[in-house]
Amino acid sequence: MILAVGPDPSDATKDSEVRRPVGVREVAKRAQVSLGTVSNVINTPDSVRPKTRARVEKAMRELGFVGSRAAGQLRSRKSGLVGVVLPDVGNPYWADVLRGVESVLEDQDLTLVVGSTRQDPARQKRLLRAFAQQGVDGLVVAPIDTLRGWEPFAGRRLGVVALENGAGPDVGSTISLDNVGGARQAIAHLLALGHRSIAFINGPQSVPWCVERREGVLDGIRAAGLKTSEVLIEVEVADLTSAKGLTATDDLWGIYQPTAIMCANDLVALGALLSLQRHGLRVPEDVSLIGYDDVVFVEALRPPLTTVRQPSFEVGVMAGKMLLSGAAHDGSERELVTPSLVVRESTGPAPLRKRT
Amino acid sequence: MILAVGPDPSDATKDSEVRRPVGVREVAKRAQVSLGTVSNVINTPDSVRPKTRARVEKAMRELGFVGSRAAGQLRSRKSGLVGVVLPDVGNPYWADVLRGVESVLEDQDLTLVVGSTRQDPARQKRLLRAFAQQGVDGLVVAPIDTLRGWEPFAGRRLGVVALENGAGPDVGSTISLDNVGGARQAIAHLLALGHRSIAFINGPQSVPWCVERREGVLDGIRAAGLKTSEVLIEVEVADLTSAKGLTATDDLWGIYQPTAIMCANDLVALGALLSLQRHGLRVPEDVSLIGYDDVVFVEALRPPLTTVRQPSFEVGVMAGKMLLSGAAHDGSERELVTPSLVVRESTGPAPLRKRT
DNA sequence: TAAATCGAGTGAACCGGTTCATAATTCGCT
DNA sequence: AGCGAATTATGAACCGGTTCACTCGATTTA
Repeated sequence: MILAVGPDPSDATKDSEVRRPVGVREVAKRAQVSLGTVSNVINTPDSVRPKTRARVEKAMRELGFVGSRAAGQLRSRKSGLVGVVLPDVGNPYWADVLRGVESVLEDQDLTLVVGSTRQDPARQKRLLRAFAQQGVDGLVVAPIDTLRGWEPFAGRRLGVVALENGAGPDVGSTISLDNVGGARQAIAHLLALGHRSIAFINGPQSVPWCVERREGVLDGIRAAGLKTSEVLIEVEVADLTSAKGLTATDDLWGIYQPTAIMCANDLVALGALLSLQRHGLRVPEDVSLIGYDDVVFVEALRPPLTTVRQPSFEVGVMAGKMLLSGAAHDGSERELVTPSLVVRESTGPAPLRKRT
Repeated sequence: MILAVGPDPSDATKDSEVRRPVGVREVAKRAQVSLGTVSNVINTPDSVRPKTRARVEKAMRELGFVGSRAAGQLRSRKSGLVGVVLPDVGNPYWADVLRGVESVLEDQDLTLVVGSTRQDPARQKRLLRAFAQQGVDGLVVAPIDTLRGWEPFAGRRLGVVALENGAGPDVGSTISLDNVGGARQAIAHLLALGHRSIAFINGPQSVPWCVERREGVLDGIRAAGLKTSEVLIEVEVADLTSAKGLTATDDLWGIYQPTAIMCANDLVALGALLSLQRHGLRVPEDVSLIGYDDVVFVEALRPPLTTVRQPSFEVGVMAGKMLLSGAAHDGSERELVTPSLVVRESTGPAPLRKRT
C-alpha cells in the first residue's frame, strides 16, 4: 500500500466511515417481509405475489440496494460468470471472436470475464487460476500453451471449450481451425507465383497453432518438391503485434531480402508492411506480403492484403453455443473449421533478385 | 496434483459425485494446522514460520486447493477487481487504453474486469450494476452517457476515474480530452485546403464526446467566417465501427458528394475509405478523408490517413495511477489531455465540384 | 363440514475464507 | 534456569444472499 505524504494526517475526523452497503435484511425490514422473500424477489420474482413484490422492489429502490454477488455465489455455487482467455483482445480477430461469444451468452444473464495471455504461458496460468478462484461457471480458452490447470473447470456448471487445437489432454470440447491447411494454401500461393526466397514471421513455438502454421508452411514447400532450408527464412517474434512485426521486418531486411514475407497473423503483416514502406519498398513489386486472419482493416491497406480468412465471429458463436448446450461439460464435442485463402493485391510474381 | 492416467483408479468410488472443491479446513487438517494458519499462508505468508508454511503449501498442492474468492471477498470486503467500462474494446484505441491501465495495475494483484458499452446507455447501466455487484474495488469508465449509477463505487477502496469529460456530477477524478480543440484542428485543416462541402460522420449525440467533437467542428467553421449550414452535412451512426462507417458513406454518397469527409473516429473513417474505394473514388483527389484517434493501422492505409492523434496508452496509464494514488477516491483530480493533428496523405486540396 | 392441496411467506442454517482476541511457543537476556 | 516480550498459531464468529424444511391461510376436494 502506498501511503500519501500529506502535510497533516492528524485530522482524526472519523468521517471516513464508509457506510456499508444495504443488505437483504435491511430491505426485508423496510418492506415488512422476511429476508427469504427478498431473495425470492431477486431470483424467482414469479413466485412472489405482485403486491408483495412491488413493496420489496420499492424498498430496494429507496435503500439503493445493490446486492453482493459474492455472498450469493458462495451459497448457490453459481457465479454467472464465463471466463474467456484469449491471446490478445486488441487483435480485431480475437475481438471478433469475443463478440461472437458475447452475442450468444448475453441473454443468458451470463457475464463474460476476459483476459489476454499475450502469448505468455505464465499469464495463461495466472488467468486460469484467477478465473478458477472467481468461480466461473464456464470457460472459453484459446490456449497459447499446452493447457495445464484446466481441471478445476471441468466440474463447473458449463465446462470448458478450447479454441484452436493441440491443447493437450481432452479438454471439454474443442473447436479446431485447420492451421496446417491454411498455412499450406498461403505458401502454395507464394510458390506458384515463383517465390523461392520467403521469410516466415511466426510466433513462439510454444504456441500450438504457431507450430501448426509452421508445419503447413514446411509441408507446402516440400510438396512443391523444394528444400525448406533453401527457400525459407524463419523469424520468430514473441508477440504477434504490429509493433513486433515492424521491428522484426526491419531486422530481417538488414540481413536477407526475401521476395516474399508471410506472417503468422495480420497484425504482424501490418507491421511488416509499415516497415517495408519505410524502407521505400513497393508491395508487391519488390516484396510480396501475406497475412493470416483477414481482419477488417486489411482490405483497406495499401495494397489490400492477401491473407488467409478464418471466420472469427462465427467461431465465437460456436463456442458460446457449445457452452450452453452442455456439450462442453460432459461429452467432448469436436468441431473443425477450415480457413480459406483470400488473394488481394499484396502478392504478385516474384521479382528477379539473387538469393542472399 | 497431476493425476496419473493409470488403467485403474482403484478407489473407484461413486465418482460421478462432483466432489466439492477442497477448502481451507481440509488443507488445515492435512497440514496439521488450524484453518487460520492456512489463511495466513495465503494472505500474509511472512507471518508464518517457513517450516509451517512449507507444510501448508505442500498440502495445498497435494489437494489441488484453489480457493474461493467469493468467500474471501465476503468477509474481507475486498475483491481485488477493477472494473473498466469502455465504448468498445474492439477499437484499437480503447484496446490501447486498456493496455495502459493494465500495465499499471497488473503488479498490484488487481484483476481487470472489462466491459464494452457499444454506445448503448442501457449497456452502460447494466455493466455498472454488474460491476457494483461484483464488488469491484475501483472503476475506470469512459461514459457514453451522463454517468448515473456510479455512486455505489464512490465508497470503494479505490474509487472512480472517468475518461472523457462531460460525465455529469463530480465523478471521482477525471481525465479529459480536449475534443473540441481536436475537432477544431481537423476542420480548420480541411477548410484551409479549400473544402466548403464537408460531411461529418459522428456518433450519437447522447455521447458526451460526440457532442464535443461536433461543437469543435461547428466552432471551427464559424471561426473561418462561414455558415455551418452551408458547409456541413451531418451524418449520425449508432455505432462507431467500420461497418457503420461503410454503410453510412454508401448512403451519404447517394445523396451528397461532399469534397471531404470527417469521421468521429478512425474505425468509421476506415469504413468510409472502403466505401469510397468501392465507388471508385480516389482519396484525396476526389474526396479528402480525416479520422480521429490515430490508431495503429491508419498509417498503413491507402492512402495513409490524416487524423487527430490522442495518446491512448498514456491515458490508460494515467487512469491506473490515479486509482492507485487514491486520487480517484477522495479528492477529485482533473487532468487534461490535448490531441494533435497528424497530417498524412488522405487530405488534399478541394477538387472543383458544384455544391449539390 | 372436514380433509387434502396449494400458493405464499418465513427464518435458521449454510456456503468457505478472513478476522481478531486469545493462547501457545520461541527467543533474548539476566 | 527464569521471566518478559515478541513471534506464531488457534478457532469461533463473521460476512450477506440463498436454501429448504416448515408454517399459515385459502381454496379445492371428498
